[in-house]
Amino acid sequence: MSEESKSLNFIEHIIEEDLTNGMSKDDLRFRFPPEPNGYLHIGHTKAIGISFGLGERYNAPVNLRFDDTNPAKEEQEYVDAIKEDISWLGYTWSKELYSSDYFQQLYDWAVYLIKEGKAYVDSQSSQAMAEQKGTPTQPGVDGPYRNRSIAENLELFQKMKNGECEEGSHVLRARIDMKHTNMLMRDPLMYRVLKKHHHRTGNDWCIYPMYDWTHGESDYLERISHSLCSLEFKPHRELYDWFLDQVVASDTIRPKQREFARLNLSYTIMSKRKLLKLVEDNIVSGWDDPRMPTISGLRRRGYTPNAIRKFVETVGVAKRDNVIDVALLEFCIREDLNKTAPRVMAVLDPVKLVITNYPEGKEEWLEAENNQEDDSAGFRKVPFSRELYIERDDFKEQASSNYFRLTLGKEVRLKNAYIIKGERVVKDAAGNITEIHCTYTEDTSKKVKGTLHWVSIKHAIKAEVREYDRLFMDESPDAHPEKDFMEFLNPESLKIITAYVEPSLKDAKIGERYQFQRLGYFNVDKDSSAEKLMFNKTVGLRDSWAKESQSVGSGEKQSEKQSKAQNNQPQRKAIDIIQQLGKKYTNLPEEKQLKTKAEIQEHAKNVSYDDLHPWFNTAAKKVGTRIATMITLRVLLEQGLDKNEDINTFVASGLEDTNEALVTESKNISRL
RNA sequence: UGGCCUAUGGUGUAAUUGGUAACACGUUUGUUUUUGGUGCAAAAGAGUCUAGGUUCGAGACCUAGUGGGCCAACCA
Repeated sequence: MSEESKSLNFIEHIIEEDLTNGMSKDDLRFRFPPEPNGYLHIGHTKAIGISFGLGERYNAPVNLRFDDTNPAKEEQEYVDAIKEDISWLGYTWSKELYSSDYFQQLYDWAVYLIKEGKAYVDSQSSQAMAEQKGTPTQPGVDGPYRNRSIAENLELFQKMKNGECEEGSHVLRARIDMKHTNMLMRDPLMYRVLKKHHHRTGNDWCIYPMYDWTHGESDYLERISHSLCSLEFKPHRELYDWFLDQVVASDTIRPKQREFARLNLSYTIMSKRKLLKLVEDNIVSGWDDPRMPTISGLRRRGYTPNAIRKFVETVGVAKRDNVIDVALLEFCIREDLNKTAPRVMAVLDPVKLVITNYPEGKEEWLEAENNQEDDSAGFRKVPFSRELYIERDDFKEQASSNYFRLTLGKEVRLKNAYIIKGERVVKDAAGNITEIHCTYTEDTSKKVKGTLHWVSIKHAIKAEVREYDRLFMDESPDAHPEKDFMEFLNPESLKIITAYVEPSLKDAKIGERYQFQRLGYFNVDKDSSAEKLMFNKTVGLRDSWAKESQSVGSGEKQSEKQSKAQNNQPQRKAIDIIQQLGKKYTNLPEEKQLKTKAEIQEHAKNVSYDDLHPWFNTAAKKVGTRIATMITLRVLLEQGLDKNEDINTFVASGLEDTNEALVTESKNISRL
């Protein structure tokens, strides 16, 4: 129900319109066409979500078609990885297809185009052709081979196919218009000679079709109704349609290309080429390094298909460039894991805590809830003893009142255990705290502000924990024409630490996700073993204390923080306040208008003519703003400002307006 | 000296031309809590880039301007 009432994006609108214009629902068919030259990343997930999502919505088939027309860059490894990623996301494709399946048909059509005089073999260097092509602002010129005879074209194309030509010696081009305003229409290449082994067709072919020639015809062969791609293909649409015009029969479904804005994520890069560089330069451990924005990286990091799908659904689909805040991705994974991840205790930065009044050698196994968000999650036992590890951050010798973790003389709760009171600290020669001594009470009913997590030293298991930070320190490392994205690499994107975890984690399986209480979500890395547990930090918990202590650290006072929060208004200029009051002026009932007018007049006393002057140009339809300006102007005039031409013009325009209030205010001034 | 696309709170998306421009994230506040998490409640923040036009009525349509993006690979 709620699904149906959800608003449609522009692609869904197009489909709905096609449906009401007579297209049958049964003719709906989509495709996802990755090139197998790299791993899928979070940006692809958007394209996947759109096409497969449409398939689910309309119960229509979605083909997985590998766009494998360039044997130089494409590999089986990538095909396998792409299939795994799509499946993992939970999508099912209708048919697994390859553009290379259509090489023969494409070839036959190309011959047909030559015979129709719509394609020709060009035998120039790529440089010569580029020169003839012109620029976006200058038309191209015809090349010397453009009017080759059909017979000669046929013969040469045959030779190209038979492997009798060297790479680079000839190409087949569509014969369209070298002066076209769209560069792509200036006799685009259809085929090039490439004597390379292809991952599927082996050495069958010496010529390979180009993207534009291949894509639309492949869509047509598969009877794709809506061919959805990202915005940079918009100029290709004209060519896509031209190629279709040559072959489409009037009684068949003609695919429609439509374009949406690709996904950009702050602090990350999406270019496959650049991601490949990170892999090749060993900046990361591989395509599935948990810092990578690849699907395999996110999977290894601990993200769930659910979270990623929710994310893609939330960012929406439109045509303007966008940068999505990583905070939204993090929100999605937290939201999912909060409901599903079992809670455990782990200490990442340990300091020893000794409970002096707890008997030496005693141990207890206390009951702990696995997940309070999930009633079916049950309970487990955690061992307690005299000597524990707690987080170094959870103790301060001297602390302000808003610190409600452990200090000397104060009580805090140990999660799932007792209440303790800090008594004294033991330090080494350098002054570092080596032990904290405390006493405990078994009365757990007391109200205390803070609760700490802990592990019993005797029972704790050592584990390697990998904490990740963003790979880049710039919000859009990609977007600086003057700077290479590698300059923004974060040298501290990976921190490997030794942590102590509760013994229940001994048999944790690869891939399992946990919440380390009060810290964040972690999953068991694929390199983990019974001898050496390894965890990846997926994402931290929200931490309002970190935020607050940071703002205190930066010298921001509590009062400053509050005043900043309060409407952001205290420091605003009088003229700005007046404009805001003006905006709402015409919507107010008369009584309130009077009140607002008085307010404006009050603020007007602090306005200079220079501040006010620009507002004389306010658009005619913004009546409220003009009224406010008029009221303010009157105050200034009454304070002794002389009238000038600009003022007279402004007042005259007010007198001519249809709004009564504005006319009244204008009259008030013209009488002065 | 071009063509095409685009412009709505900080971010991302909505809004059969008609009620006070909605939702999510983020921010702030209060509250609950054996996680400074979660939940719950609330607040702040936009007259929709600018100027004209069409219309009884424009965020939406038209024109111009401005800003941003894309287009000159034998890549996809």
